[in-house]
Amino acid sequence: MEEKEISQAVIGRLPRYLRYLGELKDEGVERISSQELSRIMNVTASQIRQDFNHFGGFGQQGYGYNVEYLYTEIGKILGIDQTHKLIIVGVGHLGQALANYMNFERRGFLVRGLFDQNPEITGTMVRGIPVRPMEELESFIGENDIDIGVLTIPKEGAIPVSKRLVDCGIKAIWNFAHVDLEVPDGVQVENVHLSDSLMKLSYNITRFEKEQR
Amino acid sequence: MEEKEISQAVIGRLPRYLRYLGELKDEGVERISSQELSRIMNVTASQIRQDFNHFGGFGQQGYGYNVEYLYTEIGKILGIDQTHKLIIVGVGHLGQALANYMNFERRGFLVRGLFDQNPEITGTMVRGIPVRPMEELESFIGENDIDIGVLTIPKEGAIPVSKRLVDCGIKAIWNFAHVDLEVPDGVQVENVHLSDSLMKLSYNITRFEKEQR
DNA sequence: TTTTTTTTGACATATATTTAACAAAGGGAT
DNA sequence: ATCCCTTTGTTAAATATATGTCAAAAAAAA
Repeated sequence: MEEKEISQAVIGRLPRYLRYLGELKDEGVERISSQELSRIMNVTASQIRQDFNHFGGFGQQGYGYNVEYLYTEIGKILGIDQTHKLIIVGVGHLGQALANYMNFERRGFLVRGLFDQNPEITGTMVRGIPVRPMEELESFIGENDIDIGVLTIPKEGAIPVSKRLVDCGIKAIWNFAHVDLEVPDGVQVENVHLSDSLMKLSYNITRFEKEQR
Repeated sequence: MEEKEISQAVIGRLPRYLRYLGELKDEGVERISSQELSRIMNVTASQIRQDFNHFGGFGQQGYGYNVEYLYTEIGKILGIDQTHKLIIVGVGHLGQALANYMNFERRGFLVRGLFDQNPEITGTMVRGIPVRPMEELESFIGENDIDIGVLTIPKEGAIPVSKRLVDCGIKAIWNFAHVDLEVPDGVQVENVHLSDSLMKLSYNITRFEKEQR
């Protein structure tokens, strides 16, 4: 079905489609046209049709798209029809926030292990999951078939830990540390650089104020 | 100096430039050419020159760019030469994580107030800042000249709270709730949709595995 | 000094992304 | 059944973004 390379621009929009389709589904809406969805989501109908068409004909002329079917298919494309096992490295506030965020579990992202360097934290429990010392990282990943490593540690430790994760054969790293990781091809990295995001906000505040003057 | 509209694509790259320039500055590097920076940052030299040039000639032919000057100027463009006062609405794990993240303070983002609905949390302190009840939101913003509201509450409450923030004349909202906010023109919104980010990661894992086969 | 080398800024080209337009498919009404 | 209306999938055009090239400016070397 899907053959040609899909641009990251399109992929980046899929989760938002999924969210709106999920809401429509919950409201009991059976079908929707690109035009109506475009009105709800504030994007062009043309873009919606083009995006959906990358993955094969989900729609039907004169009818529109079946909400449930479309929801399922986009979920499959995003790979959330399968479960992903993850560990969180760095059980500070952010690590704990993520460990406690149940919505990930609903999407099939299962928190299987927590790791921290600090001996005062190791041994404690977070949402029923014990915090393990860093020494156990390699053995735990090997024994528990972990796909994703979540890095919520300060930037200083991020690169060495990412190397350890890569050496264990981890498939992906969700990186909250404020550095760029270097990983071999085939290991996926998704960065969440919160301060970058905040600076963009700051830029837009300043820009708007300048425009006013 | 800066007149024409700068694309968000360029703006999105500025924080990363700032990060690398800051590191170079700390290492005592005085000047750098687009070519060398391109090697370090893994982008084309052409893009770097084009980006920097949007904001006026920072560089000098035959010499390159002065690291310190460039760092300062990009900081100014991003508006981090000024301080921003912010409040965090929703003192769950994520709200606390952000409240405790000192690096924002170093960039001039000052956490001035914390708010929560839950009476068990209000009255407690987080990093020396008292958690206030939601009823005090309007008066606090008015009296403390708050620029940015950080929304770290579940999606259900996000839209009504965003309306209250907008009515108080807030300039910007940093939105961690998993909904799209509707705000009037002139109020800046920056979304951090963590589950979207995780789904992109999931897509790339799946895509790579399909490619291998 | 003069020459050579480096390196920017600008422009031209290539690529990517978004939007517009429309024929053809199919639903729904008569 | 037939016609009309809706709506897709697709192709074309427009826009945006990224890359390549090079003259000219300035530094460094001779």
